[in-house]
Amino acid sequence: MSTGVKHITSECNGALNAIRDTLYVLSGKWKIQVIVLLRDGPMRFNELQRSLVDITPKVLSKELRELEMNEFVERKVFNTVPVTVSYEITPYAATLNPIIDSLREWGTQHRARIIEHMKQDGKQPA
Amino acid sequence: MSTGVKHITSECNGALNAIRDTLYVLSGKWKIQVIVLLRDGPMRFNELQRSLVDITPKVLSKELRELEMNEFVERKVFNTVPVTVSYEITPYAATLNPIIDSLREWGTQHRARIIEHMKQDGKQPA
DNA sequence: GATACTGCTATCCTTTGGGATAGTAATATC
DNA sequence: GATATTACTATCCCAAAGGATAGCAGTATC
Repeated sequence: MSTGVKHITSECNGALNAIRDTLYVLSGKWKIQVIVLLRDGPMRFNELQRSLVDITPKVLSKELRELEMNEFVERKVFNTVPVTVSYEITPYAATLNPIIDSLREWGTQHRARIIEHMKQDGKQPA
Repeated sequence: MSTGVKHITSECNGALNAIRDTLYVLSGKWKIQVIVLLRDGPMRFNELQRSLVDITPKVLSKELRELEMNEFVERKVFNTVPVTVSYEITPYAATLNPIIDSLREWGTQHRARIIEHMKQDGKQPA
């Protein structure tokens, strides 16, 4: 108790660990974006690739595999010719909705706030 | 309308953009952790460094500068000897609480779920 | 005069994320 | 037989994130 670290209680550390866990499974530039897209319905590989404009197949493939491992996405192969593969979100992915919604809401108000700031700066030149 | 991209409406794109904005300002391994720590009260530089066990001063310094730029953290210098510097969160940082709370809650239930899965796997060996 | 404390900065190096390009199997179409 | 399609994989490469180590200014203490 002599280190100056006073309020790092177990409660605070538990929160930090839980947050780290969440950020770990959602890591990377694309996972949340894929989930948001799939919330509107299943999509095929090339469809996802076209929607996520700058993603390369290698990266998309890796993200989808990781999403599958975490039970956020289910991969379904159809025996058509040529083969088609469909990706859809699982019910478990819906548990991420509070996170996704809070991220979206905050981003929306943050952008509005920045635009407001810019307007005011414009009105008051040096 | 001939690309197979059907449900990428403006609403979906707006959501993606807002989410990208949020992830951008919270990017990196440490920013959310710093904010969580500071929610319990102001801390000094070395105090933060000791709490975030593996952070180096260079990285902590960079994170704090970026948090300051986004008005999440206020830096206060005290003319003591040797000089002390205190970091505290701003009211604007409190707007991140829904995000932080949803991340914490999800991480908590996810960990519980994984432990539950491991128990069940243990009960049913091949 | 050596050491310790604060709050950093500077330099170097490694790891990771992720982009670019090309190629594959199987079939269908021109 | 060349080309297109789907859903990828393989290889290479680059930039950014972030870790390791050292140092600095100013004062106080031993």
